[in-house]
Amino acid sequence: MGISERREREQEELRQKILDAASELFAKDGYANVSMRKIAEKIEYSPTTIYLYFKDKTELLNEICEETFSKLIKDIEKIENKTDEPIICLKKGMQTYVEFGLKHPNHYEVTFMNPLSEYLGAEEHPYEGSMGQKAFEHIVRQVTRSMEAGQLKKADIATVSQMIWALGHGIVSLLIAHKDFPFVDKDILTKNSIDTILEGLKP
Amino acid sequence: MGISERREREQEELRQKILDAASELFAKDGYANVSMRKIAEKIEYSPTTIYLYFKDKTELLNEICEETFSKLIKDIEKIENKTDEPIICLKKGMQTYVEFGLKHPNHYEVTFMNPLSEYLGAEEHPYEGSMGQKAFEHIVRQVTRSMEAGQLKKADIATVSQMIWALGHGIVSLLIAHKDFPFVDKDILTKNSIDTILEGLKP
DNA sequence: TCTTTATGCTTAACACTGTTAAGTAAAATA
DNA sequence: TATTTTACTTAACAGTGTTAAGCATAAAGA
Repeated sequence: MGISERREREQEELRQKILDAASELFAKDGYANVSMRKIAEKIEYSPTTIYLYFKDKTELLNEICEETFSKLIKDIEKIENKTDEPIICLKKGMQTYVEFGLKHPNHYEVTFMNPLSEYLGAEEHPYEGSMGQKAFEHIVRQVTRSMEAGQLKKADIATVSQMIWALGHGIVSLLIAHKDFPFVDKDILTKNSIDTILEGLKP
Repeated sequence: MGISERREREQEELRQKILDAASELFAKDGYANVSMRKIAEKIEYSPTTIYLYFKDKTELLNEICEETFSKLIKDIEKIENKTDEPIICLKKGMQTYVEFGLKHPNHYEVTFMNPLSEYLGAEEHPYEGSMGQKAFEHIVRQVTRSMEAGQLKKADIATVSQMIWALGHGIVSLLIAHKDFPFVDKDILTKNSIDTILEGLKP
């Protein structure tokens, strides 16, 4: 029977419509300035309809962020496939990470800058399987390869990976959060930072 | 006449009472979970009374954060006075920064992790004169001295300072925001990060 | 075809939030 | 003692996320 299939299709369409409307508002105004009522108005449904498709506001915007960050992972994987030397790959990966974060500041904020786990409970949006984890695993892989190739000195992989992530995250989040601060050119800051930390990690 | 002086004193007392109540709630529950009504209830005044002493919620909590971070600056200045070698001073300063941030996660969040400037308008809480600026200026000074002493290679001071800040901030904000992430020991991560970036900046 | 059940959405409401305008009792001044 | 000023409160506005209850319409069963 094609009826239930049609209904399923219609449901999926509305679900996507909600995601699209929310995504647009969210990218423009940020998490705090997007309300369920505004999303509802945009799609011309009542606010409560959204709750038939998403558990709550957090789940809705979290899904948007996950989708966005899956694009970052694709970008990084492209680099991985194109680049031979792992340390070059690591450099380019970091540069991509920073650029991506600055291009999607609201998504970055929700995914990486908010202590959501505190309020949400880690069970509902676990680190395991998230796009954040996948992105980090790429750092780990490139660090491992760089060490194996003798391009980085041998050290604890987790520590080195987290250190590199902290630097990249620090640049992105500072630039996002302090728009009035007199930062030097972001590309120069990024490039110098990456070069410096890798210099410090040389064999 | 002592009357107006007594009144001034009483005003100052209530103002401080508001600050203390807000500070306690804020340190415990974070910005989002502190409401004007809760603060009011704690001090046994009506919510609107707070607005006679503070322009709005942001100004109130911002004042608390500024006060807290002035303590960090004092700590850093102590180190500066005790330590001769500028690069050691820089190291200890960074370690202090990270420890301080982790000790006051909610204050750190409001001061450094929120893109408040976007919504508040930079005019009302300008970077100029803020505790954030003062803390950063200490980094700049130590970087300058380290370069002059030949302990760091000569490079653009602003770039190097911002790079160091980004790393410190990255560590603090990641640890605060991702409580469920399997970080390596925070002291090890901090120490290694500082050592590595300074290694990369050697002459 | 007619009745019943289920689906999909809406209206109304709750319990909050920050914030403002208007009002009130007490204190200080004249 | 009458007036003005001060310090505070009550009531309300406009908004938030979210839930419970209701209501048409579409599907399914008799």
